[in-house]
Amino acid sequence: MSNLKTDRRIVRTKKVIRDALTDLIEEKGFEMITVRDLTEKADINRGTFYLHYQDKYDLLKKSEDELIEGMKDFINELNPNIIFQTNVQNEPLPFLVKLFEYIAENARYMKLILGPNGDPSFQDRIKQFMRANFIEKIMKDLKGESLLVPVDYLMSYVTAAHLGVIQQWLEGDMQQSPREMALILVKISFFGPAHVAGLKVE
Amino acid sequence: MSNLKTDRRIVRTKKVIRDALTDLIEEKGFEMITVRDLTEKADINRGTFYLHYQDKYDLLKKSEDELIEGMKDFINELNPNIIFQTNVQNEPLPFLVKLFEYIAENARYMKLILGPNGDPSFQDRIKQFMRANFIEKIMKDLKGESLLVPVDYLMSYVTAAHLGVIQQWLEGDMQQSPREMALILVKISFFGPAHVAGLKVE
DNA sequence: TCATTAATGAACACATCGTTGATTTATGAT
DNA sequence: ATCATAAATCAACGATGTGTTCATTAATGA
Repeated sequence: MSNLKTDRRIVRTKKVIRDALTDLIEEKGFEMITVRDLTEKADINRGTFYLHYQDKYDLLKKSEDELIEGMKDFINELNPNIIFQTNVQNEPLPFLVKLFEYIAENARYMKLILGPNGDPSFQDRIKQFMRANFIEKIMKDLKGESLLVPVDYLMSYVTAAHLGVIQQWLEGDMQQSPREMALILVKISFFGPAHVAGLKVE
Repeated sequence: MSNLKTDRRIVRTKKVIRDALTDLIEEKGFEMITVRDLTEKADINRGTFYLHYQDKYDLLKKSEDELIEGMKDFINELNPNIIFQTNVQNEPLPFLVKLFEYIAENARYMKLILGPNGDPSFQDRIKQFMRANFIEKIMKDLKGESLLVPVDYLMSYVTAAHLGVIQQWLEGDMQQSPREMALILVKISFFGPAHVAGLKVE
């Protein structure tokens, strides 16, 4: 045994703990979960849990870290030249399509953690991720002068709006395809909520 | 003693518990708070806590309920004829100004509960409130045909965006006035994020 | 096959919980 | 000012969860 983590027992133990975590969040919400609950559901010794995690918060943090890492990975797989094009009005941005696809792959956990009983700090991380890898790059050429509102508020507006739509999508159990969803977001952001609603005829 | 709650002791006890709650959320976050912490900080007997609340979650719920009630109250004080006008482009909507003012009045608690360590279910209630009392009334005349995207997603987009800007405002310790903030939101929602950013010249 | 390491089982001291019953204190009505 | 009532206190309870320990068993990979 030795170089680079590969003991099957460790992999298995971590997996059953993660699975138990998802089940239990669904059953009673993260706050009400005890380490006892986790190890009973996972059918492992309670001491074994502490071999891998400090406490339940450490477990949550690490599972969230993995989700964020997974998002960073798919960023690198995209062609950096065509990801951020603002003039493709009727074509959803590849970044957004990939984001929805990734969320769909982890739908059960994402729905819980981004839902009303989820973790607001994770929502924050998602917004930061969109800001750093998406919004800021689209607006990279912008100087302050052309902005009608402070840039921080514009960024907060757009990132929160995107997350809100993602949450709504998960809440409704993903009736639309990732592609459709990306298109919806592009439409609203490009034309504006009022215009999309038919309130602004100009 | 008798009809309708007025015993000074009860009022005082509830107040010191609420104050202790705010302090402790700031210190260690809601999850790490114990009933012991609360009663020690409030300098009351632990049994007294259970005379008024079932547990710490009941306490949180009830303090959130009061904030929501306060929001419903200010709705009724507004002139229903001038609250929702979509053609007042450079004039912030009275509803939004009042909302920012109300949040400012409860800034310390709001910042905590709407922040990264806050309560996502309360964020949900705020969004529902905006949706029921603001967004839906503005869009009341709309029929499905003029919409470019599903109405649920448009609503989620706008309410989440508004909340996101509120969070950003609290995070930065409210440098702008309620009036300025309302104007920022109206501008982005009316002209659209892309136009406000200077990306769409048309 | 076998040294290594993960997982188990049992026990520990400690903390918090929610409740109880007896007692003291503050309150509002008369 | 008096006094019945209700709120708050105090001390104790059994129960449950925590995080850690140590000796033992079982699985793993070389």
